[in-house]
Amino acid sequence: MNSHFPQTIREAKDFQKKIANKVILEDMLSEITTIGAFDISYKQDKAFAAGIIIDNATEEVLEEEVIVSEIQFPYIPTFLFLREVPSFISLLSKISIKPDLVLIDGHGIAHPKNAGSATVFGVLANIPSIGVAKKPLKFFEYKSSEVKYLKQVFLNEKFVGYKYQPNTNWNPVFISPGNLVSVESSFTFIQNLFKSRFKLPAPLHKAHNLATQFRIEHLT
DNA sequence: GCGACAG
DNA sequence: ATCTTGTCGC
Repeated sequence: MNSHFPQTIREAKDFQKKIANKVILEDMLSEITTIGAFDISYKQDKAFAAGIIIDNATEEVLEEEVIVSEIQFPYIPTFLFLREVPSFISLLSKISIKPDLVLIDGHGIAHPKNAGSATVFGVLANIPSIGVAKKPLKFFEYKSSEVKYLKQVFLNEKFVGYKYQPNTNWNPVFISPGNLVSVESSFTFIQNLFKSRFKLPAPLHKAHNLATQFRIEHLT
């Protein structure tokens, strides 16, 4: 972690602004061989973070890491990154494989300051990232696309991501670039990772399960 | 006091 | 996110 991660909301606002200015919404990856996914489960004052690396072709799990830490910030809407990103950075450093793309449970640029968790992480780690969230932020506006189950998400007149509902049995998910990925690719790169049996892309689903399992075992 | 927005 | 029983449905 670098030396000036924000410690107050005031600092966080300024930090998000700087992060947003560093985002690159262009595809900088030639081929997606490995995909990483990170998620966190909470219990009282502890955060149980899990990271997983998956082979994009075989879906094989190549590496797993977990890390427990003290919660440093309460959950405040639009400032989720304060709670989660430090753990993600730590996980990435513990993992030996550098993934081509990282999936984060939360928003990327689909955020009032264009700096959600996936974006802050992607910029700090300088790695391609995509945010996938289960709920929208209230500021979103939507425009239908040519595909029924896909709507474009707009924020301040800007196209920032997608609302995706492939299956009417599941609630929609909200996809947006974190960093080093175009808005269009934030969807196309991960479309094949949505399995009918899971609500989230398979790697994120696994990371979520790993974090939950880690939390439960830690309590024992 | 009002209003409410990822995890 | 977590706290939580039974119940509906594939």
